[in-house]
Amino acid sequence: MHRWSKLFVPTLREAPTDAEVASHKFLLRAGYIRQLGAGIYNYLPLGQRALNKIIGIVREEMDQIGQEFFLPALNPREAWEPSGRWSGMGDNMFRLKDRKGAELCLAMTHEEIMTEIARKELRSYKQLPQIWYQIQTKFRDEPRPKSGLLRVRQFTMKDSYSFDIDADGLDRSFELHDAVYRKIFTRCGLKFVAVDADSGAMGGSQSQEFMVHTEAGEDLIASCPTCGYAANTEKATSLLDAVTEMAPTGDGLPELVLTPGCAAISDVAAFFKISPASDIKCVAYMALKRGENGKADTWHGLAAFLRGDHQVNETKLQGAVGAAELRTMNGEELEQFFHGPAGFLGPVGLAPAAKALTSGLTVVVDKGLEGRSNLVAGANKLDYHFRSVTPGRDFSWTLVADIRTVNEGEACPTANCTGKLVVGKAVEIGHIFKLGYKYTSAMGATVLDPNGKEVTPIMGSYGIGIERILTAAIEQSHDANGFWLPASIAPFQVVVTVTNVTDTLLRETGEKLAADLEAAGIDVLLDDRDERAGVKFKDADLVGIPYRINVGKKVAEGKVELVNRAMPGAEDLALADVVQRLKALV
RNA sequence: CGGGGCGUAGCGCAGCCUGGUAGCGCAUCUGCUUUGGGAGCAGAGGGCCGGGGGUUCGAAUCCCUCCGCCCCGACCA
Repeated sequence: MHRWSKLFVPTLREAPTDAEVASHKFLLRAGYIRQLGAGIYNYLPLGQRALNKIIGIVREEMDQIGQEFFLPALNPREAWEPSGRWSGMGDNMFRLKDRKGAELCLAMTHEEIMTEIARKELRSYKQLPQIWYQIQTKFRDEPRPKSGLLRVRQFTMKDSYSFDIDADGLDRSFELHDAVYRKIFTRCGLKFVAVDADSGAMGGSQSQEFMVHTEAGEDLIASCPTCGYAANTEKATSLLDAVTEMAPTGDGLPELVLTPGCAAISDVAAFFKISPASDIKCVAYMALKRGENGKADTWHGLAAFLRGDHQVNETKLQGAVGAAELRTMNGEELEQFFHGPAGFLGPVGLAPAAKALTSGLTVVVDKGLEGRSNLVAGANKLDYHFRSVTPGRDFSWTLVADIRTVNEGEACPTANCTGKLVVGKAVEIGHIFKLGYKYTSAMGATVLDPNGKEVTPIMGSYGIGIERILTAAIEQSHDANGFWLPASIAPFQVVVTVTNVTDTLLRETGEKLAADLEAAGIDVLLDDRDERAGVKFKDADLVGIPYRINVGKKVAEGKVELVNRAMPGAEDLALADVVQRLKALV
């Protein structure tokens, strides 16, 4: 039996000032974790028990569709070369050398290793599909670890990889994961949503994230309460209301206007007495194009034009032009591409590149500017703007694309839906992703199809952040005194608090009750410490155990108290009914 | 990597400006009392004041430098 008096549970009355978000504070205060370095944590017994419960659920469900592997965290450079990610991962990968000077890394993920196994071992379409998974520590040298266990440099991830003979097979593997993920997160007691996500520079086709709404989250998701549409704002779209204000002036050709000091959108709008929606915003970037076939990477000028009241969405922009990386232009580059200063940049007079990221300036125009006329735009000249600028007539572009970030209150993009989008913060707990042929093709994995022809298997990749399930659960359920976890992932399901262990009757009643609960298969912790009742109650409220039995004075009447941590108050319960009642609850 | 902040006992902090024997609360240990919401009294232990260098008779305090940590941003298959 687990006794609090023997457990190592170093609770803190006060949280270290470093902790900002609720889950971080409580994980420290409840003695679940201790920090070793930036983004590196020790997991203490209570934390480890909770994580093991989560891992247990994940493993049980994943075994329904796949097979578990255990792969090295220490990977030789050669394993990461064929996919191009030895260099592609850049500074995010931890790298080291062995005594002979050979280069190694700590694995951030295992696409290469799994694909290498597939390449060597899979021969025939008859062996497909395969779903291979692992629950292991992964390493990422995050530029900025933060928020306790939310963004760290070493963490536990369930990763799985599917290999299918064709796209239909991949669809099935993807659907299997979608269904299993929903089961896992439901069993972990999380309120989650599945959202469309950007498939990123990895070149996948479909991507879905599982998110938990919380202020501590780093992602923004847009959702429609009416039809259920939900997407990461990196990907989300919306319908725009027509801009109804009068065209600024006339219908003539662009007219140069002196606008002293009007560098910000708000200045320009005020100067011309227009809404920012009728001004054209310009954001200037340098975009990195990865060199193919061993060619060197190259940087190209990139101008994004959109409505003054819109924000550029760099993920979408990057996707639209196929850039590996974006950074904003410096003054010298602005002069080179625009011949004008920041604050007065505009599209008139530019010579757009014929194709994205070729020589010259790539000009991308947001869809929100389509069909507009008589707008205001910078003149690429200090203290001057043009008015009466009409896209298409007065300037051209390399391409038109959706490159803006949606805002709360805009119309839902779903056909015939009249809902308005709401935008909220969320933390990503899982991601399922159709990878395609990137790795199998780069690494030369093939199998023979029924016609004896070599074909390249198609892959999917699917992750779950184990620690993030714990942190999301805490973010979801806490108050001033502590938190409570769902019984399925709590380190213990119930704590039996003996209010006074110097009272023989109470102590023996508690012992027997805890033994009975354990015999009934309930995960019980007996608080047998020689502490005052108040101390034990405070600790019990803090550490995340969902139910508590107070063994106190009422034992004389054959009664104890049942406390449901999620609710206020306590309920008297006959001693004889405790086991049955708790079995029903957990 | 840019901006900001912090590093003094296990935790939370004061002291630094204006240099002169390192303090407070909580926690810990001992004893007595107490025992249903972080008890009371009495006593005790615990510090390379983040590291290195410099100024000074003398540095937690002033100067230089390095390191670590937190927050905002950038970044985040």
